Amino acid sequence: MNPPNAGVTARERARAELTREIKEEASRQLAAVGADGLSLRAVARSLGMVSSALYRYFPSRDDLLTALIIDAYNAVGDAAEAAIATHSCARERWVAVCRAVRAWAIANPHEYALIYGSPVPGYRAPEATIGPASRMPLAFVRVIRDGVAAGELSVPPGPGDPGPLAAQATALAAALAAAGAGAGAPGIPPCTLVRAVIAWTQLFGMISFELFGQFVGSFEPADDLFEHTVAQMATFVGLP
Amino acid sequence: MNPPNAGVTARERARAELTREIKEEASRQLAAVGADGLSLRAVARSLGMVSSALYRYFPSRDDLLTALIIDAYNAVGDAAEAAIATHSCARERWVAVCRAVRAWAIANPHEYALIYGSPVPGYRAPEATIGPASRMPLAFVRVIRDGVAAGELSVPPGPGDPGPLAAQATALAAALAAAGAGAGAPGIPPCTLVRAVIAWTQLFGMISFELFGQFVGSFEPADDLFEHTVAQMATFVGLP
DNA sequence: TGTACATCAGTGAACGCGCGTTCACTGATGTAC
DNA sequence: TGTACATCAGTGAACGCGCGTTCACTGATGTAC
Repeated sequence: MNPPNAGVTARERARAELTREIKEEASRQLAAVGADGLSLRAVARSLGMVSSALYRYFPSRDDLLTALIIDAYNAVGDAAEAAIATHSCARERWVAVCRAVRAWAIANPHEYALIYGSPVPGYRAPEATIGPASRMPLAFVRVIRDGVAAGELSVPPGPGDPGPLAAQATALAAALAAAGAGAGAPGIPPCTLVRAVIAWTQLFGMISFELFGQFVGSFEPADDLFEHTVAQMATFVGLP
Repeated sequence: MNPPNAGVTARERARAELTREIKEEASRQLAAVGADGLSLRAVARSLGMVSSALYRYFPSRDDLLTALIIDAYNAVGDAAEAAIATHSCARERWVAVCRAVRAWAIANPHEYALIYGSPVPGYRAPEATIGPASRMPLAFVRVIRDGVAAGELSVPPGPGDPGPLAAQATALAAALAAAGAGAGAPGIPPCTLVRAVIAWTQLFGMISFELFGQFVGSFEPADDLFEHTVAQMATFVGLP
């Protein structure tokens, strides 16, 4: 009878465990001093290790940062995907994903800043971040695609785009497809797709303003503004 | 006959000149290494001075940073206000302000990141930044206020907000006024005001995504998407 | 099952570096009589 | 106009600090026979 971890040595278990603990502690440091202040030595100190020991787990500071970035993208991707699962109606799904992203951002402001704030100077994100980074936007695409397939969206949305705007939208959707980034977009009318992109950037504009302090002294707390905005944008996208 | 600088000593002129040069050089450093990497010593070095000399001009590193932040807010405020002056029609003004803000952001990405990106950890913005920071949003408010006064906006915008949304908007506008941040907003119908806020956050969401690299591999260059979005949002706000 | 060897985790000292800030100082610029 | 004093700009050395990374090492864990 095989134990659950058959074939996994104590060393491997310890290694996985410590890797997790290092990232956890690094994440805590992130919250205290930001990405730029994140220091291998400080992380090691908190873990009761000597700084050079961390090099057994991450070959450099940048690699640790990359691991945190990937984890953050995956966390927001998880949140978005989980939100979809809670509803079947397209509009409810859209709203749920928006709320889930904001809730994650508020709960993890420094992880949010790490991936959606100003880039860390001197740090170049490796290829490995692309996949995790696209999970959240793809969740939105999926909501729209399924909604279109189920006939739940009004297309073109709302009052309908006049000629010039519709032509622009078609060109933009074509450019997106040409860039190979339109995965899952086929089936979505260009006007709808582009409006979804606009609403998507709007969401992050609002969350960033809220988290980065641009609403201090005006819309604070921003809950009501957020709810209203999500409703407006859902309608804007064509969700009934 | 008074020379232009009557009463201004050579010392005062030299001081003003050097203060300007220090900020200029600091701004260059900002572009190279980001706000966190900004170092008094490096600035002094580039200016051929000894680091301690800078303390005659800025009492600490944070004060230099504050000066840069204020300059950045004023620069974007200048750009927005100048854009208004180029048109008289409300919609054209709105579009012009959006374009001006984006153009400034693209030309000064690190100043943009400094004021609209993730906050610098450990740095607390002093009161003196509030005034300059509000110039740009007030420019948008002015465009809307003048447009409403001239009867150029359709109110409620577009299809008109259904009851619940209109009620939410009224409450939000009231909250804004109660916070004392609604300067210049009187005269603007709540639905319009709130839609303008949404469009405003949308603008910054899109600019941030463009500058911070979220569009890499999809909408790049983002010019067409930007133009389309500005047009959509102008209509959303109720500009004809 | 027991032993010999290889692999790996963690240590502690050291490297070279740049930082913000303080301080006593020199010499130039401004001011009052 | 000239002199005596006050103000200010810039110097250079020093303080104490924390950082990322390397390296030779000890001791524990795993593997092959």
